[in-house]
Amino acid sequence: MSKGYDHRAIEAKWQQYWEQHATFRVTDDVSKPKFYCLDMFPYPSGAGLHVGHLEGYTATDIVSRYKRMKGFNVLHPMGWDAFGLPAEQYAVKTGVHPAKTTAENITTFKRQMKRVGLSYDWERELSTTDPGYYRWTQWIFLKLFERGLAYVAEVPVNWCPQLGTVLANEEIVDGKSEVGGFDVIRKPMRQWVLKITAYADRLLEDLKLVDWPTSTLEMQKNWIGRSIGAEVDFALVGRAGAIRVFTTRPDTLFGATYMVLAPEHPLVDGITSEAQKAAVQAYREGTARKSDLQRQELEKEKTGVFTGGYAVNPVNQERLPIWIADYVLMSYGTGAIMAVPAHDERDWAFARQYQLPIREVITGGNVQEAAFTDTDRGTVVNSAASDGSFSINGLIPSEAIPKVTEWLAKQGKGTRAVNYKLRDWLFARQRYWGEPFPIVWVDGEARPIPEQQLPLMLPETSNFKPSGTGESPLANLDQWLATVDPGSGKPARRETNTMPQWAGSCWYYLRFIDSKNSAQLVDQAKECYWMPVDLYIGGSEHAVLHLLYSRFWHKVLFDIGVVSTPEPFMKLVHQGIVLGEDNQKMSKSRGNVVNPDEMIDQFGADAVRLYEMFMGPLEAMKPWSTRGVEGVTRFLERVWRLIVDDQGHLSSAVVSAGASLDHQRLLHQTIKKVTEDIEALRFNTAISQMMIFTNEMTKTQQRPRSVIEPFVLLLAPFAPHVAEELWGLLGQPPSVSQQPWPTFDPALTVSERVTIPIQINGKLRAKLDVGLDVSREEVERLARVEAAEWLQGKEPRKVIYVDKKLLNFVV
RNA sequence: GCGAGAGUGGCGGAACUGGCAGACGCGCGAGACUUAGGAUCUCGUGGGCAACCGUGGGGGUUCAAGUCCCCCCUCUCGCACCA
Repeated sequence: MSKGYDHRAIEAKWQQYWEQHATFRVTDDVSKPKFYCLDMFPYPSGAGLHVGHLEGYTATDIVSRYKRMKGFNVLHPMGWDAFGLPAEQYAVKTGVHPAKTTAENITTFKRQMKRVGLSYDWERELSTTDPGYYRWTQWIFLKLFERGLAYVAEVPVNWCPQLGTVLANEEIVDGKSEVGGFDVIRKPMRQWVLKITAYADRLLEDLKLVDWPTSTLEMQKNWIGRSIGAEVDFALVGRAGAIRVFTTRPDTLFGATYMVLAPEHPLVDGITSEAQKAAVQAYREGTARKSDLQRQELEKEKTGVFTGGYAVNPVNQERLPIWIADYVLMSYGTGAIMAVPAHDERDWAFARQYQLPIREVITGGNVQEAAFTDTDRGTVVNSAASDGSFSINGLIPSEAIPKVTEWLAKQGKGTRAVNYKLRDWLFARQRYWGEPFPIVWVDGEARPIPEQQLPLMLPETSNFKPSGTGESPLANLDQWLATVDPGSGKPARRETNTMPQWAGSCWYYLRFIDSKNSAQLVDQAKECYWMPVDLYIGGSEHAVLHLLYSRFWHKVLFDIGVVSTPEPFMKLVHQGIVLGEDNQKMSKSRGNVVNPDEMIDQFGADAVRLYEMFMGPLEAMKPWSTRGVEGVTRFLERVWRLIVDDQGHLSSAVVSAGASLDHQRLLHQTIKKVTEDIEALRFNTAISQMMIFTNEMTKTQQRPRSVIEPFVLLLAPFAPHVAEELWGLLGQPPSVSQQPWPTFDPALTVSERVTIPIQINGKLRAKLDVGLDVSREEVERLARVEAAEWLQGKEPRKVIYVDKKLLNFVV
């Protein structure tokens, strides 16, 4: 047997050609419209590229190649998010420097990407670990510091004893470290924090500007978690001061029957009565000992202790007992709540547990059975001051809320308030393999290193073990640590923390625009031309982390005039996860991991690319099928035989004669379908149309060039190597990648005959094959004949005719 | 629990604004060419002997529902005491 074509030879040949001719190098040619097509750059892990990476990369590659053929100037770059924990952990284990591991892994990734035929402009390649790159990461940090957006705070952090480092909330999954699955406890520490909360509103509002998946938009909205309500002061009984609470339901203020402080709340000591002191103390200690995981495990069973103190409800002067309970979090709102058990599920459960009163103030439910929390129905009751000076009775909640808030403001007892779930971003890591902070410490104060002295190089060492005290391995390097304050000349000590991995990935899309600029982060004119990113494809695991942090930095850069767009990424798509053949997540332990190198060896890069796209919708999770790869391989071989004979020459079936109308229609329908499908990223259906075309043309021995050549152009973005080879065999000069994209004639995309289904009462009974110019009367006449058996001579009650689509008799 | 998305042949999946359900591919079956084929080509392939029945289940709107409305079930992802 013979394979249709030798993918090894052809792919190697054309990859070499593209490299030698710099086919995909891009310049800042402002005469052309631009298209910035970006992949989420990978962390170069030791495992190499997997088939999941390839799905996203192939998609952007197809779009890039298509857009080039459409006449766009396409920026399609690739780089490496190369700082990070795995290389460092490997170094701790083996002593191999992370820089070495990283460089080797990058070599593997790059080799694999080239094998796939991805059309990157490799001259713009960058790595976040390159001092010429992280110089600007440090520069951005200085700008954040200057603007008060980077500060040091004593904050309870997630400390992982096994990793010897602090973790961000996002690096913790189910109370364990995302890397390694180790226990995580809370511990107060001095930390660098970025004030992302200052941008909470803009980060929320500007989501309206982008074309992103709804799930990702929702996740970001929830993460930011804006809620509007009121802050209300409850005066303490028997001493000065007040408890300030945040509530989204000021309409239920008359229903408050007790108050709760977070166990860590600073007022707890002051209000606790002598009699309750021991109980309160015990409870607080118990809470402090619990890790986050334990707090989660103990779920739903509400616990708490009465403090012995009381506060006064400002609307009705009622004395409310003050409790502490760990269901109130110090980290949200004011760390204190007014409890309205009738209209809040948690308060209801707590009140039941401790026999506290439940008072209905909104009708509509049975508050003895369950909390009634609806806000879109019900009427306010039992809500008037005893002296009659103020009442919201009879209102609906949406009217009562502003009325109460207004009244509180007038009394000086409260104010409208907005709260966010979003916390400031814990930005420091106690690790070696990251960007050093451009900061020195003098007399306990942080001083920035002048911009001109950047980059602050990561010092060499062979000891990558964390110090274990909470400081990074950099704390062991005495020579590097001791320095002088560039301002005053006083002795100074360097900051020993490094930045988290997110830092480098926050702004890399800007550097691709001008990757070698040593004077600026990015040239302004170039930035204006290329930004924003038009299409960004990557995994949904970054839906809130990378994609929120990037947007934050981008907005800061916007404010200081470095970038010209409010948002970095206009259209975002997440490729779905590729499962193993057994429909399970790919994993080494399951032994179902598909290695792209093996697939390419066996079937070729074009077949693998094509299969990745043919599997199903880009965003969907779907299983790998090596049989499926064989299927698309057969398709490619059919395409090959369409054009090439057994001797490897242009087939005699390819003729110069004009194409029949049917063949022209087939071609134009295919151009239309493939074009529209690429634009909408529906690659699977684009490929199926090319299969239809191929199946049809295989049947004929007269394959006109005027039909075959445009088809090869359509195939080129998907299977570029074989398309280049076929283009050459057709006698055309290279490169197929630089040909204009075929256009279609709308008149030729419709066929001249159409099949009209005939229905009786909506059931298909017959079909009519008619010309396009057929009249309704004619269709109806023919249909009556066709469907006579079903009509039984009776006159239909009604006849529905949809022009050239369908005819339905209602009898 | 809350938020988002999704349930279609043996399998992956098609079906634009309601208008022939199952395109295309895999698998399977039959045939052709063959010493042979796990190559290639052709044909067939939702279920049922049939009338008919079929897009997770149950209602509804409509001449017509995979598509729209209501109720329910299952799965995936995210959040998880956020006041």
